[in-house]
Amino acid sequence: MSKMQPVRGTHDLLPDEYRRFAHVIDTAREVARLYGYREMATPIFEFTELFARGIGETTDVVSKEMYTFQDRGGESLTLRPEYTAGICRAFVSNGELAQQLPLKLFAAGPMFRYERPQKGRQRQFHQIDLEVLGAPEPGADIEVISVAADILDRLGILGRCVLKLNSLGDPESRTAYRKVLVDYYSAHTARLSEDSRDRLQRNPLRILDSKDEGDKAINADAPSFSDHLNQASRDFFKQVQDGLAAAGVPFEIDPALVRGLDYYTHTAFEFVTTHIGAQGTVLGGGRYDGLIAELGGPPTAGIGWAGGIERLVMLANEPAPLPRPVAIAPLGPAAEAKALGIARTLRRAGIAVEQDYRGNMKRRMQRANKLNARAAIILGDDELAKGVAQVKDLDSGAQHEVALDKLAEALKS
RNA sequence: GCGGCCGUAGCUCAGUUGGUUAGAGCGCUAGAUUGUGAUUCUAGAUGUCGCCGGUUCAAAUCCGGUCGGCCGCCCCA
Repeated sequence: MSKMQPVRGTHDLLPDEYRRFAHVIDTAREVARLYGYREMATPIFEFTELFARGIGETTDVVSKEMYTFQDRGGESLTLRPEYTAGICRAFVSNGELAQQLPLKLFAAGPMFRYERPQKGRQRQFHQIDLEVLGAPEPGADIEVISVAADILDRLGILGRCVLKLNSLGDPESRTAYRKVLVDYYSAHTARLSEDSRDRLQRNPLRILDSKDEGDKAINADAPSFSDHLNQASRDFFKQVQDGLAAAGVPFEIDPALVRGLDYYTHTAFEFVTTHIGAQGTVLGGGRYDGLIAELGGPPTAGIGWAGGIERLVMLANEPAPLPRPVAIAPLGPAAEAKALGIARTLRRAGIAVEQDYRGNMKRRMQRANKLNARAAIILGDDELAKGVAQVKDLDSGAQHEVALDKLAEALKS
């Protein structure tokens, strides 16, 4: 670490990049607001047990990717690897929230996963997150997906994404299907890839979207989930599909879409793109009706999604340019003092004003240019005596005299 | 965790089969101007060649290790 590097898998968000980052969050926040979602935040670390119980002990996220440490009091804490568990915990911790159902929430913040870094996959990364608690109806699924589609649309990403949709069924369907699948693959275990043999133990549904050619051949004849959904699950999935069609959100059914976190039931979905390499999932989520009860809360349905901000930034259009400032260029101590007051008056009128801390005329004009100022206010002793300033339009080069008390008016817009 | 590619000024990159003071463009700084920027001209500075060690008379160049980035797998957002 001789040359001061950031920790592996972390990076600094410098001002130019941060603007694009904030643009994604601001856009998401605004769209969420239109749908009636309220923003909140939870701590970035929680008791380790929360994630172990909520996400599932055998998932990759919990078993090998968490930043877990003991604090000075001996508690085992973990930097959150995702947002949903923390939000559900907050729901259980704060009884008042149970009186506000359905609870529609938006959140954004950093997440931590110990993974091999790559573009679009950092150890500290950031997500926007949307959740609805206390709504078992398919209408919530439809709404939550619509919000996501609208956010992606505003960011200029929707056209380069495909929405993939699947149903994992209710717990009854899921366990039944899981058993059928395990039986099927167990009969072919000799021909399965090593990865998939492992998956057979931990999460057999995952074998369905294996990229291994041998596995794909076996998958071709694998029993399909849709044939094993019970009537209730089937009806639910149908309603979600019909609702999305009615809302005008295009989607594709992907029977191989399985999410890696244990808590999902019924609807699972992902917006994926082929434009940013292997880390193609830009936003994904699903329904988790059993999670809150699992955490010891009152049985409460839940559905939501998370979107990777870094991945969204790579695809999003540029944020609108900032309003250009005006630069004030005083010459001499008297003018410099006077400029302080003028600058403040203009700022209070809503005009962005840049005032250099030092420098002669040339330097101040150069700075004004670098700051992309639209105009310069030139204030020397001559102007001071007359109660005026020279206002120079930096695009046209035109310059004219303006009375000091008319400056705000002259520089409006 | 597995396999592979890469690491030279602030940025994008050159750098012959190891050979003397390591280069270009952009950017940066200063001057051409006494109260006027961006354009133009001139001059200047860029740097532990990621880091540590090894081979060699000699390493940016070859070898090993390490740190970091990237690609694929795994997994996920």
